[in-house]
Amino acid sequence: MRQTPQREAILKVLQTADRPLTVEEIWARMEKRRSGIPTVYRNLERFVGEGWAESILGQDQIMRFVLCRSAHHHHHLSCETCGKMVEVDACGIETSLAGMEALSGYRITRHQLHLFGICPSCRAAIEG
Amino acid sequence: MRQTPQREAILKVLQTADRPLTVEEIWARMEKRRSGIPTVYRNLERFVGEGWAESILGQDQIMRFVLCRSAHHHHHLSCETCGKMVEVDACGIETSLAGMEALSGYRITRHQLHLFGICPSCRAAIEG
DNA sequence: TTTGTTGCAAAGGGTTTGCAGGAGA
DNA sequence: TCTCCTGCAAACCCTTTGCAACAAA
Repeated sequence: MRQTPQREAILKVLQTADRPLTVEEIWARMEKRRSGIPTVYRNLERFVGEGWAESILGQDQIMRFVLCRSAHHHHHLSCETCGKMVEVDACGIETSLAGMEALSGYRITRHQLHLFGICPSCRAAIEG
Repeated sequence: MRQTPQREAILKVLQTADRPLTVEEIWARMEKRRSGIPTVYRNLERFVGEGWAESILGQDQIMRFVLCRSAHHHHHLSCETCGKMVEVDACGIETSLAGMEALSGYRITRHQLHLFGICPSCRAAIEG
């Protein structure tokens, strides 16, 4: 894959983000906006394909992207107030899978877990 | 809420579906297609608001709808081959939440879990 | 009769595609 | 030079909205 200023800029934006960003947000944060939106889409798709980034589709139907900071199995915990996201390592589901498989008859191959909550700084702001 | 033929038709389609359906699919299955697409959208939105139906947004960015067969906390297990969906009662996450909250500092308020696997009939077809 | 619903058409808005020009290696 | 990449514009397509006609109660 060729190194281009656009790709560098996109990766730089993702590296400094503390939450999943929409394509528009990424584009807006690129220095001098030196890229067209389609380029952002195409490169993000590429990054996801290469396993460097991850796409998250929320209930608002807008795609958001984050860098994969860890390659192993993990989940996301997002703040419902500011959107800040952290990764959670263990989800503890593994222990329940066997029971679910027995009850349903399905062979479970993968799962997606999204956790929502309120981050420490928003809690401080809300709770005073 | 008024009773209309369109609403009856939509509910009837959802009642006989064994997997989440897109708006187009619901519309196509309505008898004599006696409704406009916007009506389907509006009523599904209403049903979700009333707690009768649930919307699921998959990675293909298309909204799908299912009736809520159970009011209590549950999750969905979808077949990756045919899309057939069942509900799973216990997810076993509750036991992990305290640890996650301690590690992250977040107060976790809710979670979404989607399980994927292969249903019994697809397994039979695949495994011969 | 009153008021919520529907249908049509058009608009919205995030995402994708075609293609010619441009830049990396 | 040879590809791959980018930018522009337009197309796509799912979804929403405006509004007049209609139907449930």
